[in-house]
Amino acid sequence: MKAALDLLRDLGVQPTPQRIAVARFVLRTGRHPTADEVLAHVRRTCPTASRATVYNTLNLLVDRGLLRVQVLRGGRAVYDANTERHHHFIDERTGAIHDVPWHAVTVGGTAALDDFEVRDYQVVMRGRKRKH
Amino acid sequence: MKAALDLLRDLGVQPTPQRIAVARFVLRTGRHPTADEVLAHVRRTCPTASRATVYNTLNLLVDRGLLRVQVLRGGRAVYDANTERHHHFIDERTGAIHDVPWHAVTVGGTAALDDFEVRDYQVVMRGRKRKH
DNA sequence: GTTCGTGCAAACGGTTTGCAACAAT
DNA sequence: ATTGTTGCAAACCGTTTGCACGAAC
Repeated sequence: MKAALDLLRDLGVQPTPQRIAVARFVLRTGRHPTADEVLAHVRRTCPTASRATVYNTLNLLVDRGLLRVQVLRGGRAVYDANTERHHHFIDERTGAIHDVPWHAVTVGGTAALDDFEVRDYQVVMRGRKRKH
Repeated sequence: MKAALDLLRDLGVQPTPQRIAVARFVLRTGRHPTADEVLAHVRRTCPTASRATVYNTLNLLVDRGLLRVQVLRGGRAVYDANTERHHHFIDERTGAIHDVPWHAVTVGGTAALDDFEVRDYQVVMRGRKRKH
C-alpha cells in the first residue's frame, strides 16, 4: 500500500494533514466506516479536523476512484476501500459489513435476462457471522 | 389481491380513508415508489392526506410485513409490495428499479462460506434497461 | 496576490416526533 | 371517557454548502 502522502500527491491535491489522516485511515482499514467513524479516528491524530473537511476528502477520494460509497444499511453511507469487484455480507446482529471475495460466490443467468443489459452486479447477503 | 379495506381490518387498525388510499396504491403498484410518490398519488383521492400520515401508514405496513423498504438508490427509501424473494435491477439512466424474478438468476457458493451463515441474499444489478 | 484548503455554522432533504383537535368506540 | 388517528409544524440526522480566515505557491 502506497503511503497516503504519495497517493494524495498523485491526485494533484495538496497533501494537508487532515487529508493525510483521512486517507491513511480509510484506505487501510478493512472495515466499512461511516463518515462519523472516519471523523472520530481522524480526530485522534488531528484534533481540529472538521466534519466538512472529512466529507470533502472522502468525496474527493470517491471521485478519484480510490474509494467506493455504498448505502447498505439504511440511511448512512459507508466507505469501502476495496475497489475491486466483491460482494457484501451484513451481520444481522451487529450490522457489521464484511467483504466477500468475488469468486467465492457464483452468479448465473444475468446475461440471459431479456429486459436488462446487466453491466454490474453484486450479491448482498445477510445472516450471522460464524464464530470459529 | 384482497381489498385494502379488508387488509387493514385484518391488521386490527382502523381502516381510515387515508390508510385505505395508501394501502390501495402501494400494495397494487408494480413500481417502487418513494414516500413522496405515494403521497402525490394518495392526494389525488384524499387531498387532505399529510406526509406524516403517509409515513406512518407505510411504516405500519412494513412492520406488519405487507411491505418492504429498500434503500437501493442513495438517500431515499423505496417501498416494495413484492414481499417474495426477488432480485433487483437498477436502470443507470433513469434510476428506475425493476424486480427480477428469483429463478431468473442463480447464485451459488453462499452455503460454502466458512465465515458467514447466509440466511438471505439478493442480487442487485445495474445497467441499462433494454428497449425491445 | 491569487489560489486552494480549512473550520464553522447554516442550509438542505428525507424522515420522525410532539401535540392539539377530532373521530371512533 | 377513553382510545386511536389526523394534520401541522418542529425536530432530527446525515450530508452539503457558503463564507471568511489562513496557508501555500
